[in-house]
Amino acid sequence: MAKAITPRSEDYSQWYLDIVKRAQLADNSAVRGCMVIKPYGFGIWERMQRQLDDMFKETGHVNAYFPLFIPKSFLSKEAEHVDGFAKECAVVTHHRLMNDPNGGGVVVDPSAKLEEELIVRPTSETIIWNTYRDWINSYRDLPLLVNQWANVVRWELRTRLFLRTAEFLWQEGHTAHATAEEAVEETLRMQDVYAKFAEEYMAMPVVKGFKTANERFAGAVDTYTIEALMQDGKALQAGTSHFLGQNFAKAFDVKFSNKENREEYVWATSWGVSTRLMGGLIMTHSDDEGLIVPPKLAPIQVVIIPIPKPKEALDAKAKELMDALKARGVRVSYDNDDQKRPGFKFAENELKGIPVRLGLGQRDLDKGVIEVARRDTKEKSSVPMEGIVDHIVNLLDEIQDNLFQRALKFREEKTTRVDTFEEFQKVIEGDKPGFISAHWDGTSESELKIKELTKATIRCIPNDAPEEDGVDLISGQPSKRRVLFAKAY
RNA sequence: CGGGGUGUGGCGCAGUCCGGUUAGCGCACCUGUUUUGGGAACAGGGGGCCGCAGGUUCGAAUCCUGCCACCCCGACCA
Repeated sequence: MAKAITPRSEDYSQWYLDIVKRAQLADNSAVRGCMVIKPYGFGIWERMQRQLDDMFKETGHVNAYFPLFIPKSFLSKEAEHVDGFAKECAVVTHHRLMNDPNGGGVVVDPSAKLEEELIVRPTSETIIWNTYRDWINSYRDLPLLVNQWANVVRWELRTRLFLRTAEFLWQEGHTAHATAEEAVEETLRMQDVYAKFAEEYMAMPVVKGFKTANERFAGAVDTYTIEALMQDGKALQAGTSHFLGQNFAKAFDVKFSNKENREEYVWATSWGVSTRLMGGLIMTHSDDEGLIVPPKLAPIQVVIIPIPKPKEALDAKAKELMDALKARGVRVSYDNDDQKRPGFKFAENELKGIPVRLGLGQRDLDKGVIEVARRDTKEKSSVPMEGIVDHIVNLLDEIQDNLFQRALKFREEKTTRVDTFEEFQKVIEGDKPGFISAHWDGTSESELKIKELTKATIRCIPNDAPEEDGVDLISGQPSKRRVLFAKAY
């Protein structure tokens, strides 16, 4: 009898950790801040990767791979960029080990010091733009639309599985364009791709917006973001897309000849999502019974559990059903391990968030039905075998949609418009924390003051924020539109 | 990186204050039997450098020093 998961109401952080561990998504490792992603967790990530990769290809991008190591000097070529990342870089200083002459095991060989130290990439703009200098000569070489799937390292002091780890997996797109307009268009296009992925595949509603100067990527002119709201009322930055202007082109001297044969600096973008999305997925849908995975990302969408005794008859029926489901593209598995009892399997499958469970026993065979249990609502029903495949295919769509609608409703309930700082504080400290839509005068001072007083930050200025006259909560200065505040992960 | 906490079979814990035979319990695991429609029952069995490294002592899971990891809170960041 395994113990239950810590309820969210009791300890949200512990609940999150319990889900990650009990659903076998990931473990801590022997290396500080680095996680082991386990097969089931990686299976979900693989499905995310596959879908995103398809979407990148559809929008004209190609994959490539750049080195893990970056010469230290590259990082300092773009002033803001180095400011942003210098504090959290792993540095390679030597290239050889030796046996300790004093018998203390293996030690760094002091004679193998690198002339120029190497940084383990925290992101790849510098090495990529250093390469692009060689790839780009003419406007005919543009646009250059490249993505890479990679791991990066940011030496985080406080880590949480998936949400913030010292090493994480991600994709980073790096594009080069002839004009600012084209680059901005690309930045917005990829923000749309991310939003579509989040909403249609992860069933996680997001707000598309752009960042204030304080929250902007180091080296970007503008950072666009998709922001999601987690069940505890904290916001999660789920993906970013940056318009880099000519900052990196100038730093790395990447120029092209335009149609008039005049040299110009190239315009750039970069965009990325990471294994952090796994954290968002967990905290958007899961409940006190365990993980809930939307059908489109579930490695296993349907599990069939036999209620044993006349084993052969059940096996045959299950096999038939599996074949029929597979033929319709459903990912189905048959859990016929007779060492475990059905009740145990029910609980395990709920823990892992498998969207649909089918229970098949002699009683069902006799009546020509099967028990269908959906993970999202925990409803169970007895459904005729006839037409069962259509029923399940439709049910998977329904679950996908229900998860999104449920999360959307939650976000709407937790989004509050306020017009005074007193209201703001009441919401952020009350029982309904979440997004707060409020006026802001556009100054860093007001933004930082709110952060200091409430810990909430401006998550984004929504792309579609309508023009509306108002006044800043802190300064009383005029404001033209509302922005979204929240406490954030 | 600062404050607090925790490290004992795979997992969860007791034992540590006050040092003293073979380090204990629940779950999991192995064997067998009976079971099987919401985490099975009984019987028998295996498994431990007590986080790591030093030190004190006749004797250390227990006391001392250093280190490592994880969790919570804070500052910083995706």
